[in-house]
Amino acid sequence: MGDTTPDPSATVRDRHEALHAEIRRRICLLDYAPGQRLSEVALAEEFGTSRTPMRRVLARLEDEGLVQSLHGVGTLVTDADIAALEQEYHLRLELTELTGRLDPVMPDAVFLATLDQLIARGAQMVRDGTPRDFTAFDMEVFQVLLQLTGNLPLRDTLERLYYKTKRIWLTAAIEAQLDLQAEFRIFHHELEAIRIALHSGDLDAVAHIQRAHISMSFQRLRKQRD
Amino acid sequence: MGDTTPDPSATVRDRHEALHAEIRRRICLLDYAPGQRLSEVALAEEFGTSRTPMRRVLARLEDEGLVQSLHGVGTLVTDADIAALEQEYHLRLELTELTGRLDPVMPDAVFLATLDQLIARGAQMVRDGTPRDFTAFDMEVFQVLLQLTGNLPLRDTLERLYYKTKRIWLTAAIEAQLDLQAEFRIFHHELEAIRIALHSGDLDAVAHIQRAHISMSFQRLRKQRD
DNA sequence: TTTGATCAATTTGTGTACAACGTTGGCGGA
DNA sequence: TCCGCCAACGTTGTACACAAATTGATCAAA
Repeated sequence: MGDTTPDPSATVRDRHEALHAEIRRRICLLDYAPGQRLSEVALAEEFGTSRTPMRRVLARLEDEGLVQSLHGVGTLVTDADIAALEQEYHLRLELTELTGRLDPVMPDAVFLATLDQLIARGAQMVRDGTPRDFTAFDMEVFQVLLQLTGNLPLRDTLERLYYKTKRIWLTAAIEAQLDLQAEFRIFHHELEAIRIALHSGDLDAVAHIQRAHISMSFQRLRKQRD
Repeated sequence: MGDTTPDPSATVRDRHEALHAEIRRRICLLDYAPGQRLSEVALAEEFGTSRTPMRRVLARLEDEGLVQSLHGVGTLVTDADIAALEQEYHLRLELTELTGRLDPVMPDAVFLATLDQLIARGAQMVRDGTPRDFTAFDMEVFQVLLQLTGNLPLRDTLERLYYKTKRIWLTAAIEAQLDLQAEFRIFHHELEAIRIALHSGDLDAVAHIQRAHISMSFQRLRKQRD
């Protein structure tokens, strides 16, 4: 089978985090599309464990709103709910702006270098990247930029909102036949703008740039839908 | 034993929610003090179930940061972490302000009547309420006022933050020998102010009043600590 | 043909035995 | 007396068997 090697040295909590991150990633990349049914036993077998720890992971994903377990039916990847998506986007906007005001963390040289490398990879991706590559890249950038705030509950909340909105955005973008190539280019421009703001040490500007792009991205999606 | 009667008509999810709310309530009321060890088997027996559903509840509480399970040790009610508390308070301030801007829900007559009754009960509590009564009352008011925003993820986030900060506040307030009677009176004043703002339909004002009081409450606590 | 009930198959939820792990107290030796 | 070892105990984590619930197929009757 597609046995994922379990690391025996990892602690229980590490294994839980790894499983949670991996399945969340698959959901976000649409490997598990909205509405798809996940099998507890299949997942457990794939990761070389039993149902119990896997159920622990799925329960957490259910609390986060990414899946929904129904007795006798299965564990379903939650589907798009436009009304909920709009609320999540609005809240994400405001929280993103807050990252510039609540415990901002001034980036060090290593951080700036990491981001520069990311942006370079992004330029390449604009040319020959698939939607899946693009989303994976987007996730990576998000995780890096999240480090710019030292407020942990803010980080957690933003992370939850990000994963809950991103995959629905991708689904809707494909469905509405949004010009993904154009979206890539806009994202790359955003990163360039963020780099400039970062090098001048203006974290509030970084936050507002992100806020503006999240807002515009959602507007484009809504306009295309109508 | 202290068998809590299980409702056979309730669905699985209802039972889970009930258990979660009850244990969270006990933690917030300091029935389970920070550092205290909870027994899975004891809780399971008390609520007339087995360890499995109880572990599902405790896992959720752990994800919410209210307890921490350690293999071979026990499930401990998380203790106060002043640095984390400060971050949570700051975020709570901003999110509380947001309730006035994100999907505000104009209260109907029933809501206003409910609140008036609450305020009346609050006046009585100022005279002869124990700290435990006061906290229970505070929780009730919080849940009611939360209905003033229609933004569900905002509600959820605020709820998490509220329960995570409130119990630590109570612990610290007792420890720092804060004048709880004075705190009761101030809270009652806050409610009067909120009523006025509500009757004039100014939800943004309601949000700012709450924000101001949360901020001042934390300031008083910090000043008393030093 | 349609409709209805019934049954088998599949899935999640629960209970329980056992493994893994950390703590604590006692015991022995220096 | 003090230190270190270790064994017994209690707790959480895992695995698995079974219960509960839903779905879909199948078949008989209208």
